[in-house]
Amino acid sequence: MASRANLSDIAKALGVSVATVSNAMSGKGRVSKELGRAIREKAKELGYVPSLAGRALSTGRSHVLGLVLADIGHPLFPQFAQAIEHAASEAGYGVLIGDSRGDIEAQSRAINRLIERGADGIVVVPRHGTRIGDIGRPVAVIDSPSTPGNTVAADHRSGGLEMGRHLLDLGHRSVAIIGLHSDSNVQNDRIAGIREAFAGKGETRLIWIGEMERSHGSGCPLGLVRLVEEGVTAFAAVSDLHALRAITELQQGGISIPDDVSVTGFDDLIWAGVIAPSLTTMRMDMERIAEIAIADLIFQIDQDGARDASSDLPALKGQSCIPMQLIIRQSSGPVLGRAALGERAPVQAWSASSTTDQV
Amino acid sequence: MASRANLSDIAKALGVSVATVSNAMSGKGRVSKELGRAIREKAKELGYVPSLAGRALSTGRSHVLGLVLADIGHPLFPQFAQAIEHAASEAGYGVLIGDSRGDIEAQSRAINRLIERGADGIVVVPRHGTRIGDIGRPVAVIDSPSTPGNTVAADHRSGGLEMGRHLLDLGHRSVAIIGLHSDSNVQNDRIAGIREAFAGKGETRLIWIGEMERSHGSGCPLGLVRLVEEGVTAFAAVSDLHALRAITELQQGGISIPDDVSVTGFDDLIWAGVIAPSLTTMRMDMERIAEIAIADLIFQIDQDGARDASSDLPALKGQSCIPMQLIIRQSSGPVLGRAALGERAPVQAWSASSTTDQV
DNA sequence: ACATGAAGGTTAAGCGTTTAAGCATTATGC
DNA sequence: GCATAATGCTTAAACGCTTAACCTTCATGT
Repeated sequence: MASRANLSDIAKALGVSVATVSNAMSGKGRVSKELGRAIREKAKELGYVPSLAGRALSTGRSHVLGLVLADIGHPLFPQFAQAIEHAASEAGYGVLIGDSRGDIEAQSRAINRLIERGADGIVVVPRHGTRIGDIGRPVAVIDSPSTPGNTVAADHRSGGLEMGRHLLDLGHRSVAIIGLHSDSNVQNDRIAGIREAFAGKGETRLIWIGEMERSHGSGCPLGLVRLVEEGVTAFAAVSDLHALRAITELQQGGISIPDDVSVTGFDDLIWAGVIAPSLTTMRMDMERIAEIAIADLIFQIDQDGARDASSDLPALKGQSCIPMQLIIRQSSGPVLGRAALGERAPVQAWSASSTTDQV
Repeated sequence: MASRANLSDIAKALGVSVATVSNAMSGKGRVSKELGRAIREKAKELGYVPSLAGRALSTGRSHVLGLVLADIGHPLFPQFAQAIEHAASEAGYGVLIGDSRGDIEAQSRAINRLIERGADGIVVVPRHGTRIGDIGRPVAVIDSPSTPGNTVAADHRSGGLEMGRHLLDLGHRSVAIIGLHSDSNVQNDRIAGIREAFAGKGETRLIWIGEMERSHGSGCPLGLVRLVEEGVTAFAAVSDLHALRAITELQQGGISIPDDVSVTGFDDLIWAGVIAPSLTTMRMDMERIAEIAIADLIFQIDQDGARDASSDLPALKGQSCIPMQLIIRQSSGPVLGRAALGERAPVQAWSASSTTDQV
């Protein structure tokens, strides 16, 4: 198993110097057209693959980015990882993952480990209520526009607003918002948006699952059926995870969705399109978010090197608030009058939705 | 922003040679106790962090592993990633992710990219029906014991067997098994296990969601209510994803779980414990699987280096079939007689389950 | 005809680490 | 008391790449 070919193998084979080969491959120095072509040809022939280690040592750039998520176990992680990996890969970077399950301290440890591993920059989706301090290397934070130091994020507030309007348009005037923790900026933004939509036009109440579980244990019933009896006609969860919980609890309680009540979520998790009823939700544009985060990071990295040359380049922080997309499925519907309730409509016929994902 | 301290900084500060410092840090060469201590002390004082790039260049080992999942978007990915990252991290390795969404060819591309990036070895959770060829570097395959070339996996068949017995014990004699594709070894193993349990003792029928969707579109109803009318008392899905789909479809059809029918899944996805009814499922021991995969990989890597020295070391492939764990929750219950069905039992009271995860 | 400059290379140093080989110095065995 | 070995450290090369600096050669303008 002969080890991989390197620059000097090519140089030797062609009787030129290593530097010339390097120049030819990078297109930086001055190399004649023909020689350049010959070198590249020989490189391909020998199956040359540059050694990242050598390059890293020489340039001080590893071309690896770190990805740290507050909770790698969260169902949204795949979407993040996929989008980030894709964007980074396009830019010639690899993605090292760091797990920060556990407390905030674990998060810093994870970040440090990645830096020690030589990551040129870090993408952080921080744990609720965390602020990322200066870590001596470029960072891109993806959390919420209202988080200080945030780099790029979905426009959760507008998303909430649009979701609220959607429910309003369907005739709902009394909705219960379901959240988990009040220390999450993302959730607070979404909630604020929903409330803004209903301001002066309807009534909202708030359920924090975290609080209920603290007193009644994890996985406890949320008492949604009672809320329906009290007149709530829609449940707007700030995550599909909670929407799912709501849907099953309501269904188990004999309440029909969307005939009796509507339920909406956020994030368009993978199963949102295939449950019954399929879930109306609000989706982030992960591709775009990832793209911007990576672009910003790379910009910072490149600038770091040329710090002396042209300082004060305009920061890339332009469009950092990405619109969300409302995906209307079956779980949200118009408020039916009393009469209609008495004589319930047949189960909504299924029809292939164009927005449904393959699972 | 003084760059990080390196070996020669420490050497200079103490008036010794770089080699000695290196030896002291690695504990390999011959260094006196006192000098060793002094060096380590100085290293800590200067905040020395070894340069992985330098080490990689010198040793030819990057201490980075690649992780390639067939579908990085699958909800099981977080569990995998978390476990692998943890095990790798313990062993001093970083984890580079590779996305192979798309076809089989994309999978090889992803693997190649990781190798070009210098990964010392790759962990692959392959796409259904794929066989990983020789990639010139250590690989650990996590798929199913019945996949050729598999390194380590959960004992899906026994898991299926146990799940089948669980349903049998509850009195079920007619179950419908729900799968996605027939080209997945994992699914086939699980199905085989379930069937084995019912062999001669009950009747099973099989539903392939993939086939139904091919003709009726993604997210189509599975017609489960009709099956209930035909006498099916339990649905055993080979993934929580499909179990969820079944639960919601049945609930929407006015069928009560587990009073009318039982539903079980596989994988214990994050929401399995918090839906209503919470889901009975079968869990893989990801920690152990990851541990073994990583250990095997590192063993291969180390052996690669010392190939001449002591060849024919016994391969590590010992216990490569990890037992699964049945997690009984609310969605599975005894078959109720006709009498009981007429006068339905009250909704099962909720009680904190010890196996329920925090979400 | 001569300074000037561009083009097309080469040389050599350096990135931070590991590791084989070398060289004193001190302990050990007989 | 002498060969031998162990100890403690240094020297130097190597890993593969990049890049500044230098050296020819040849075309150009004046």
